[in-house]
Amino acid sequence: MTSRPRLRFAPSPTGPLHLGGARTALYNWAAARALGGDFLLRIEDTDRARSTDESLRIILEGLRWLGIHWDEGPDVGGDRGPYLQTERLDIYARYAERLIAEGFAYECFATPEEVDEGRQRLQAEGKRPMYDRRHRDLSDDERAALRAERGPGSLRFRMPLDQEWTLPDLCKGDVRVNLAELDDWVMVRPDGMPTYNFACVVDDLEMGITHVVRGEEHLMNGFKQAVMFDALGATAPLYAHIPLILGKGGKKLSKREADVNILDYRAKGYLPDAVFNYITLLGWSYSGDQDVFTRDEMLAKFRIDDIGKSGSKFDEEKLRWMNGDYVRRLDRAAFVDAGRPYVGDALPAAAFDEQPGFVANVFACYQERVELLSELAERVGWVLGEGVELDEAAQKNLAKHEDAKAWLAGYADVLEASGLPASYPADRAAADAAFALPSAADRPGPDAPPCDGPAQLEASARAFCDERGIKFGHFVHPVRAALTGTNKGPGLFDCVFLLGKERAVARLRAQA
RNA sequence: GUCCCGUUCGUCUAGCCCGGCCUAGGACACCAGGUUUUCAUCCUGGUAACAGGGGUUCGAAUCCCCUACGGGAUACCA
Repeated sequence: MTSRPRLRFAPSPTGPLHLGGARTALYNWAAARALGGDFLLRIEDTDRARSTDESLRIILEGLRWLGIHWDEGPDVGGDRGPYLQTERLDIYARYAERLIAEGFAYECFATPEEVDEGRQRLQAEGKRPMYDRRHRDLSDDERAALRAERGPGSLRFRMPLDQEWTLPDLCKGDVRVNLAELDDWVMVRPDGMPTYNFACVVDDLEMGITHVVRGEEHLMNGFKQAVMFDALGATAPLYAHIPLILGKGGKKLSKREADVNILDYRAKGYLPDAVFNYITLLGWSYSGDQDVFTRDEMLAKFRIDDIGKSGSKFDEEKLRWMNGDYVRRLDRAAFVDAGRPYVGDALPAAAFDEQPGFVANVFACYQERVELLSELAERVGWVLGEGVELDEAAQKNLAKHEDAKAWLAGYADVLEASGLPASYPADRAAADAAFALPSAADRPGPDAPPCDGPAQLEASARAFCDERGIKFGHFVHPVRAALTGTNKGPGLFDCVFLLGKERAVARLRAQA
């Protein structure tokens, strides 16, 4: 048992990668990395009717977005491929033959109706409804006759009858079941296509899988698979059947409560690291008092058997908070890069390339004000454009003091005479380089400023107020309203600075 | 119905394996203050939980049993 740890994520491409699948992949990946082993991706596409290339594409993209990388898989290859089950049919056929020859599998010719009828009879007797094993002990002659009459049957696994089996589960502990409770399950369909349990065992064996983390809906499959490993004279991997992710009501996640596709979170403005961190926490904890951690920190502590035993509910509010936290920690350049795809028309693409300093200053003012990157688009819009429309709160602030309009007119004159930098798209490179927003009182300005910065602007505004006997606290609100159209946002003089002289003066006069 | 798993603040959880350090800790949310020209950030404080019942023990969130509730499985789906 000194074999190298090998784990896998084995999605079936019948839909997008959802939250639960992403978490399963994440735990397998983390365990592989923490154990210093390999992580591979295998595609379980034996359900041909429901598998699509599009789903496969989306799943891979979702995993990549989360930063989960695999060492072997359908796209990157590897020594134990192919990694698509439909390309491994000959391997399954070989195993099927062997299992038949050794008496572990038998052909069953029962029609679906017959199987169902047997199930109902069992249920009526108060027993577990399952295949009634009617063709389990047919003689060779009987089998030949049925095959001649009905064509090829399905291949079933001959489960040991009336035998207790203990499955050591890394998450749940030892689970004990009488194998008589389990079906003689179908391994191969009449058309030759293997079913999940069979292909899974063959692949886990052939690919040298040592640990399997998967949803607890597979717990009973764990028994079926372990028994087959035993029949093959092999040791089953260590299983960890982890609880499902639930919705608010404790039921399965509904589409209302969570997005079905992990990539929808990207579209909504979440950072992959935040989503990664959050879903890791759904069933595992880093420590008693820290829930934000890096991947390296996680890998240093991650252990499969520390995954919780009870189901957890998805709470997007906490995810949002965590995303805000990650956004705030980004350095300025990373924040601009991350946010760029989300600003839409609020800032022209040219601005990013031609006046990165200006864009960085605009972004910087919002870094601690957004939780989702997608909020950027509407928040930042006021910085450019000919004018702004005042929202309700802004209109109120403007109307609060009867002298407000006079203040705006007067202040417009002050700004016009000031050393305020020009409005974008004029070249503001020197100004934006000199003053890194958001401005802070405890940060001194440059020694030889090329223009007025927020601090000078504030000083001149205060002087203007003193001169006219205006309370500064009263002055600030109508000015903000006229300039930005809202009553919230970055520091007022950061706003003035970003707006630049022409735009600031024009907006003040428009409301005066 | 049958089999299996689970149950600590509203939510995610720490503690449980190896009983006493638990007057049960942290985080989100919420409430109240503070900082601030607004908003946000940030800081301080607060509300709030061991599902219920029996044991075992000097002592139980921690061990055992029962009940209730929740979830999963019961497919030629994975």
